[in-house]
Amino acid sequence: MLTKAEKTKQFILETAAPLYNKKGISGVNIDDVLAETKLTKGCLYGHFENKDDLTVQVVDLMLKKVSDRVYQAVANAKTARAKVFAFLDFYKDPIDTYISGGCPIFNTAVEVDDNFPLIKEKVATVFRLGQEGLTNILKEGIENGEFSSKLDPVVMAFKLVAATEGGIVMCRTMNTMKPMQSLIKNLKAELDQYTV
Amino acid sequence: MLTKAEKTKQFILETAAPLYNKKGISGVNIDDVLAETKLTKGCLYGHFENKDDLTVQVVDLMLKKVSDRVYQAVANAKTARAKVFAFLDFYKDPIDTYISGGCPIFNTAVEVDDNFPLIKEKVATVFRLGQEGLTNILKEGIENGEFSSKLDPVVMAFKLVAATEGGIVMCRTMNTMKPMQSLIKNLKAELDQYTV
DNA sequence: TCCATAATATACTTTTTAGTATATTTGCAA
DNA sequence: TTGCAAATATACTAAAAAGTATATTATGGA
Repeated sequence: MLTKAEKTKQFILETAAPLYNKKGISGVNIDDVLAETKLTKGCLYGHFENKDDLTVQVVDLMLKKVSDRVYQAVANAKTARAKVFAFLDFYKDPIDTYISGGCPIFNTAVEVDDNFPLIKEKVATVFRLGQEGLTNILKEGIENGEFSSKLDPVVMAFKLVAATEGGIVMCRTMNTMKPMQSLIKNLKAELDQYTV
Repeated sequence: MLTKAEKTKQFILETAAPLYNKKGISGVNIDDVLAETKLTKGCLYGHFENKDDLTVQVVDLMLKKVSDRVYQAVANAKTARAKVFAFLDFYKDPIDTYISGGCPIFNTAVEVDDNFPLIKEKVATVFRLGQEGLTNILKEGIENGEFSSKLDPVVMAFKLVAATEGGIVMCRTMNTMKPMQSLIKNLKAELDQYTV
């Protein structure tokens, strides 16, 4: 069982996450977090050394939560094709996202690439693991005869993630989810060109 | 001829642009800009009302500069195919970008979608015009027989931009331009499937 | 049920950042 | 070349944000 302190800390992290996802690391300030959690400075600084500490832990949580969720959605599917489709369907609605504010992996990636080397490395690892995971699914699909060997798993994995993430941002900015749905349909059709 | 003041203002905007592109709107502060330009507060506030004013003008400049450059690169190409290829080649090297720090359109899109409605609308317009432009190029390609009518210009235009922009971010985070090159090659090959 | 300590709240200080008032310098028209 | 307005610099104030010292309240084990 979690102690009161552990529960409070978790609550702060969970409450701060969407704030960070929407406003960005540099855009969030402690008072925002206090207002949202309705806690006080004494309490917050009892659980975190300083803002950097909070930031890192919030980002860690966000990256973990989304990764887990995606992984889970993919793992539930049986065939390689179904797994890839499950991945594509994850951000079907780019406006109303799992953690509100878009994809935290991507949002973080954009913000940290020039100024937060430590966090940048974490996001890079998430990208690498994601790429590896998708690539392996595609490879397995080729091995077990679902996909043609003409499919380049590494390139396709990169393309699927890049297109999806890019599509999310564009849709959010233009305030429409339609292009995302067409994109997903298109990417599925592209994959099915390799179905044997 | 530009007056001294006009030259100074332009210089501030041009100098601040890469700063904004790297640190983001919330990450930049006036002192950063002063340090980079080696000017003083009195001077800066002589040209801009406040930070918001500076921000909006810097973002405007960045959006205009990249759009112009892309448009120019595309316009130089003769055929529809060559035009699309020119677009794809624009971010061939995602590490060393035209304005340092990645694609300012995309960087801005990610930062502003939840907190800067005014700027968000500007970026949305850039996206819409870009989509429209690419779509029209593809349509013309179909009309003049370069591409098969099986190609859906709207979806393809969205896919090309989404994949490219997503790829840029991923490559920057992972510190490698290789996947981008493979992606571009792949997208070109995909297009050429529709070449008649 | 009581008390020691953990958890949280309050009320501050410090630091950082934005913004301004005024002084100084520069460029250009008379 | 001079003098005046535009441009820039200096030195400040104001506001916002981070961080801390201390008081208060809650929790769980003796």
